[in-house]
Amino acid sequence: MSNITLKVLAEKLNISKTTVSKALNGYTDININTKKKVIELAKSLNFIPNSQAAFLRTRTTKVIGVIIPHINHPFFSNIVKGILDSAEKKDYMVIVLKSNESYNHEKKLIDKLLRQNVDGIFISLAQNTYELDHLKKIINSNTILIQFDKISKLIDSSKVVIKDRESAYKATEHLIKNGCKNIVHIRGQLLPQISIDRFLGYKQALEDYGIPFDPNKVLMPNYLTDKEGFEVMNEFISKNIKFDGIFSMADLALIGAMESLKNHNINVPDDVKTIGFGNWLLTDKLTPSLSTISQPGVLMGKKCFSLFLKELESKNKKIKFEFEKIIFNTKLIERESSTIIQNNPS
Amino acid sequence: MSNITLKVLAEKLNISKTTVSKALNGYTDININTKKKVIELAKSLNFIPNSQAAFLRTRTTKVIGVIIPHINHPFFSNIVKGILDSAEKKDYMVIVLKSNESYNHEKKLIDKLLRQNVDGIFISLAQNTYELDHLKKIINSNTILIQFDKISKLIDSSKVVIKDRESAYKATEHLIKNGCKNIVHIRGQLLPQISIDRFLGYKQALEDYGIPFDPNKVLMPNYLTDKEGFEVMNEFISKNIKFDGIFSMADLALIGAMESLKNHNINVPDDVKTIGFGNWLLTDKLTPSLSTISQPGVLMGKKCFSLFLKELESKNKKIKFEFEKIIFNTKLIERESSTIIQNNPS
DNA sequence: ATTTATATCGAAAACGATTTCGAATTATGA
DNA sequence: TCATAATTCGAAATCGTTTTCGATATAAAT
Repeated sequence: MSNITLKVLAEKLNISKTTVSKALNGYTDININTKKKVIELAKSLNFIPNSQAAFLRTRTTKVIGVIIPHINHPFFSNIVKGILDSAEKKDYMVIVLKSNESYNHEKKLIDKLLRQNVDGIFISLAQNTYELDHLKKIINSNTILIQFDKISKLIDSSKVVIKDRESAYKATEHLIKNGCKNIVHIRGQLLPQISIDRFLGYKQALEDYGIPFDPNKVLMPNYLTDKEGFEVMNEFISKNIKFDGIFSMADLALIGAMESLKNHNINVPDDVKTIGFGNWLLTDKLTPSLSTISQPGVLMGKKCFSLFLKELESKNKKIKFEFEKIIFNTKLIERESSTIIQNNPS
Repeated sequence: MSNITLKVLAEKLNISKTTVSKALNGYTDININTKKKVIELAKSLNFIPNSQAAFLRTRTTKVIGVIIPHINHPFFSNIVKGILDSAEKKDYMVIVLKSNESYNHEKKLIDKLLRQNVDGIFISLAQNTYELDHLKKIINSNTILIQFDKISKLIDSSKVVIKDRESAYKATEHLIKNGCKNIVHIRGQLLPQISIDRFLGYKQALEDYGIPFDPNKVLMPNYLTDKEGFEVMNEFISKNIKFDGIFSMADLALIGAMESLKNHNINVPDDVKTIGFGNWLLTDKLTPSLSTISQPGVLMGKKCFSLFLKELESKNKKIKFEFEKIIFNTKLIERESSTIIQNNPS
């Protein structure tokens, strides 16, 4: 079970491990024949170079870390897919971590990643992250930081986001144009920039179309799950406030809310039109199918990685690097849940 | 930007790095006061121990690798969630890789993980994996191998699976008991053990209930996606073979197939009853809601990790270890798509 | 006072690669 | 023939830990 190392190869070939190393790593000051012999022997003995030992000199691990609030969530799955797609092409591996939407957890995860000497950290912040020293620590340790989705404006790094405000505006406007005058908004918690921006988009649309803003119509579940959406809508309905539309900043919460509507015999889209956000898996197959805003998760993941590479390269070349903020467009997907024209089967 | 190392701490305290290391790692032959001083200084200078350097001696990375066919797939997301839940409690990190259902890719990924010196590799095989030397390589390199979901019977390791055959039997039996006599089976590709087992369960149920097996009623899409399910069902319908039930080994393929039924004005469950497998996200919210077999993904992931730990511990204690095969039960979830009693709103 | 036990520390040898810098050999040019 | 250039190699330092095995110094026991 003795491991094959450079030393072993060197002894078998009666050359130095320096030469073996060079032969294996594309150095030019090696005779073509010795190079062949080394490569051949390495293959036949199934030599696996020890990346930890290599790190000690090279200072790169070819590993990156990704922190997301949840793993079993279609949007984040797509982000991770995009990152993995790009990473594997460049021979990087990816450590995936989930914060469970907890700031405290998030902090610990970053410490772990730094101890692991990853080359970069990609992060979408937890919803209760209120303090940013842990992100500064990443930067101070000279590790590349990429923020995506739930970012902080206060930390300077490359960023990948979508047009949250405009998208929410589009969604709200869509409901208004389809006749809604009393639109409920299911929003996220107070801290994340995306819940702020989406809320602001909603508010702006109301204002632009002369609809008074009513804080009573803004619902804020603890988490954007179907269960919480259901409960928050039940509670809202019990208040007997008139409404004819719902814009939710997340599909899943909307699906829960629509369960509640169904229980109260409120028909979608006849009585209330709805639109969500995220284009969650299978929302196109529901009855009614869900209108929603789709965001290009896979592309966003890929962009994160290419920004990382770019920064890494200029770091290696010691060129000054300008952070980029990539803002992706979203698509409004009109489906049954917000449609006006209803078939009227007599 | 000079890094804080043991040496730096040692010099600042005028002691040796041996002592510093011991103080930080719970050795008992250290004076309580020097220990305190070391820990304090380490904290104040934000000392981050270099895990790569440590590995060179300890031979453990506290990193494991997980290989799954796809990342944005609810079942695998749940598996990964389970693994991450357990791993973080034991201070392990997880490198997640996807094979894209490709054997060739799978081989390369294993090489990468071995080069990374992960402590364990958890894998669900690609659907076209026909050869197993890459798994043997894991074992030979003294890395712990855990197989789950799509496993190979021929490789000796701990395994985590579900009762595939019995579950398929249950599903088929359920359709039969609800009146189906001509049941179509949407199966997976030929190699994976789970598609074999589920197919056998289907066949056995037919036999036990005196229903002749008809190979024409077995459909095999290239991949178990909704698109492929749709196409394979379109083709089947064009053959005009009578059928009144579908058992699909994957929900998503069934959802595609039901799209096709809808297009041909075939009603579910009145004309054809259907049942899937996997309890895919939101299948409970579809119309009709999908009957299916649910598998405990998160639990399976957790079990994978605990088996890994168990094996690791006996390896450290040099105790002989007996591989375990954990077989989880599934639950038949009856929903509208397979139900008999229909409301008859006159 | 001498021996023995206990507490506390450190020198030095790994671990396995990368990389610098010079040495040795051979080829080329004047 | 001698100087110079090109080719090919290797010794040794380095990266930052862990761990073994003594070495002291102090306390306890005889």
